[in-house]
Amino acid sequence: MSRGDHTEQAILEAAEAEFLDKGLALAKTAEIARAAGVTHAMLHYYFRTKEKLFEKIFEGKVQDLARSLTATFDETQPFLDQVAKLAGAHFDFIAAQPRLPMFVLNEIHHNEERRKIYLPMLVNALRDTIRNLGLQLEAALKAGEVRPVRTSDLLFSIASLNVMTFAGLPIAREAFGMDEEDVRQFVAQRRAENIEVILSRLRK
Amino acid sequence: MSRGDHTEQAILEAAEAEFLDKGLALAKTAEIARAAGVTHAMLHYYFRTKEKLFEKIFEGKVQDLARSLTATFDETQPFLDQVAKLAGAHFDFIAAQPRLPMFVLNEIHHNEERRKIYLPMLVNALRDTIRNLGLQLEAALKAGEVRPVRTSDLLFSIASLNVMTFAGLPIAREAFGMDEEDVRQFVAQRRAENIEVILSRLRK
DNA sequence: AATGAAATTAACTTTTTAGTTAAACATAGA
DNA sequence: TCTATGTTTAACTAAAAAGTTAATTTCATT
Repeated sequence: MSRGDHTEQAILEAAEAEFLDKGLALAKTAEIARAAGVTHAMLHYYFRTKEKLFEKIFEGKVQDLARSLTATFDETQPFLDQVAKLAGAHFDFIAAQPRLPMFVLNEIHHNEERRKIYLPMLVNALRDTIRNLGLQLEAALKAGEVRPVRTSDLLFSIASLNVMTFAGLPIAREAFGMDEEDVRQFVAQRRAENIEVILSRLRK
Repeated sequence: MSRGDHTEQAILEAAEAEFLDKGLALAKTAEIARAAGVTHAMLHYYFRTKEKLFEKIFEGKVQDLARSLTATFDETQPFLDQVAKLAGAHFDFIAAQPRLPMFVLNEIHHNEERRKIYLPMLVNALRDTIRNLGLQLEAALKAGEVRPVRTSDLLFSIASLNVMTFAGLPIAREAFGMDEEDVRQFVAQRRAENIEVILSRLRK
């Protein structure tokens, strides 16, 4: 491990924070370097350009987002429990990276080339989950356990509720003067509510 | 009406489209001017700075968003019908300006001063609606028409489902190769589904 | 200790974009 | 028609941020 590894790592970490918070356009290489404790020439030494550094971060984030949309199922459990677990797991995933979905959505929207490269990843992850969830749903339907609903709608609703919980959180926090504890409570409350909303839609 | 009015209007319209699509940071004054069919010096002649032009647009958009969160109630109707109407109206509002919520959310997030100025508008609109919706909900609860739920959660879920329907639409469109008709169908489908999700949560 | 590659710095250049200015033009009203 | 005012243009400047370079330092290896 050469001494430069530490610098490179520091830049990557500072860049991740800066890009996730501000996006590519508003992030400044000088500010990333400052946060990493190095001169901004180092950033170019290790990553050549702001765009190349961004891609390094962004690729990982797209994979994270794709993973958040990937679910595994335990077919021995009741379907509603499976869905509750899926929705809860997705919520926790986003909770751990609250800015992730909007960040990826925004950057992909603002750059056609990135769309071409990274959309397929997300679409593939999505397709897998829809297929698997669809199989379980079909079985539950035949067993008369749930009301009919499109699989894609079910998944879309879960994602919508969970993502939006965090998309506006920093703003809600300021708007209502919430402290750390308020936020924790709000998030816990929304987690339970989102799951309840989804289960209500399925219950007969 | 002086001849400059047309120029000013053309710039405003081009700016609105550009800002909503790209955000303040990525929007270029030269590109706005080009789209408006004038030189970019004209933009500064009429609006002084990019920021001042942006504020002109942004203020209106925040008001639009606040209005989208404002609901009136017809107390003679069954509560579930009122909620369905509210959710549907909100959906249609966002459908007419699909980029509006994310645009305002993003810009407010990236600028502290704007947060200070514009958040109270949104918070006020929200408070009014929560209060009114809360009164109706309480009555419906006493009448045994619905299951208990926090008013703020109910409203938050409606907004989440409706906003996310459009936040990812341009991307979903490209990802799944949807044409105009596919999009129309998807939107109509989501409108019905979002309302059904909300009503399911309320029904006993 | 000498060497050389990797790492770091400070100062520089380039590029992009916002913003300015002075001169030309248009037009309504005296 | 003359003039004053508002409008438009082309060419400019200013500022900010990305990116480069050459000189210097560090440090592992011989």
